[in-house]
Amino acid sequence: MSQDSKSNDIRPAGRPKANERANREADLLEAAINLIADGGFESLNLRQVALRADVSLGLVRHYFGSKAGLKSASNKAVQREIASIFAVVFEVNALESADQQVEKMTQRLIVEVYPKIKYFKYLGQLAISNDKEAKDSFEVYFNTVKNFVERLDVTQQLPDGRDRTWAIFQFIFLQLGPVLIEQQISNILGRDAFETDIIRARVTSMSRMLTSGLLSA
Amino acid sequence: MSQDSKSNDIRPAGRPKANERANREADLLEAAINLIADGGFESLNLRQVALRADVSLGLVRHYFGSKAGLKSASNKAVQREIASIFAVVFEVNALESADQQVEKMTQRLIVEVYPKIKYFKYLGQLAISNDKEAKDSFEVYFNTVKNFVERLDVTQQLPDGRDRTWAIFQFIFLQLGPVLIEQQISNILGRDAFETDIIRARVTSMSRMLTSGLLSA
DNA sequence: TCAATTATTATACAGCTGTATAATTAAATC
DNA sequence: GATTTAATTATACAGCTGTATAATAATTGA
Repeated sequence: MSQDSKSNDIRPAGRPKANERANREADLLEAAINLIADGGFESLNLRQVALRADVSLGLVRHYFGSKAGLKSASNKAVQREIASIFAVVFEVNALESADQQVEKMTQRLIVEVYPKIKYFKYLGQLAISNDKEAKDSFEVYFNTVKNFVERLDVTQQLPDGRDRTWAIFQFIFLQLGPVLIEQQISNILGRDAFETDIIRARVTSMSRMLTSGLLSA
Repeated sequence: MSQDSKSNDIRPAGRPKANERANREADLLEAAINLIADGGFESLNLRQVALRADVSLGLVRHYFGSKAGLKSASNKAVQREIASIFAVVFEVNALESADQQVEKMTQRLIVEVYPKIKYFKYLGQLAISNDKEAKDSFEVYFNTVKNFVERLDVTQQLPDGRDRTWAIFQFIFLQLGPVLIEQQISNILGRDAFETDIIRARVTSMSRMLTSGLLSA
């Protein structure tokens, strides 16, 4: 009946006994990250977070002080996750051609990123958000991609005269677009946009796009 | 002092005299479209809309019935605008090569679309929104792009074996990405992302991306 | 052992937001 | 010219949301 295995019995007020203790702070953080990843920052609702974490509203204040505090903590947690994912995905082997590097990068994307898709969705929400923290997080992301493109560059594969900054942004559009308009993609395909074979087709297509464009063979 | 030329003197209740009549319905609609384009649907606030249109809150109900009614009317107005823009931008001349068509299309984008950038921002908000109307609007947009790609196809320029659906989506990512993460782009460039020369650089870069990829020369 | 601290729920509250209704004034209609 | 209708502001209200405070129960530590 109930979709989750959450207990419906109300917990009494007061510190729980040692043997039935849980990490409610972590539960709250995870709930917040999931809700933000799916619904964005605007629609984040503390009562919903508490419900999803199966704790009372008051604990949000206890552990995070305020809504802003919870968002901050979520941002930091996600930034750590993203950094560790990209450390793997954007690894560059200077001996290979840019085409090969891109090919490898996209393969790693499929393997490494999509089990952790929620962090990518969250990154998308950061990208379309306007506050200071979102700006800082996005800058970190931008610089990571920039670094990747520049290291490709060292292999002398990127044509001169191409606008580097826009190349980086286009890469970002292709990465974040799918997580941002996930719902519409699923509607049009008639299937969940993040099923493995669909991701595979998309990332393969992206790789070709990067190496040879939409039109050329 | 006041950024707009809006009168600060309060209007009295009651129907205005014929000589001082205005189209308040249109004012409300325009205010709503602007606010949605900049802030999305989630943060749409009827009192803000009324303030921006320089009318009282009650008029929203009078003309549009409810918040949903106002959104609906905005959606319809924007869909009409977008359709008329795309009728021009996606015109195809079957005698030219796909490369040439894309080149022309991007030139038209610069000229036709960016004076009407707000409708594009609104389209972006529709794309990341989840309700039924947004879904329908996005489908219309998707089919317009699809139609363009298919007509390019008739000129026999698109390589076989390339996944058509993802090609369409990638085109969409490149079009909507910039309006969705406008703020971050402006932050990183240190300038407004929609100044003419910046748009020109971006669209040029997009055109090259479409015709020959990010890496090849 | 008993006071302080920690983990937890419960309740209260004030501000914002969409909606509903009333009041006001001018035009339109008959 | 009287009544209805249209355009407009004003006021009221209920529900939601973040925040604040109080209450409760267990652990920790002096």
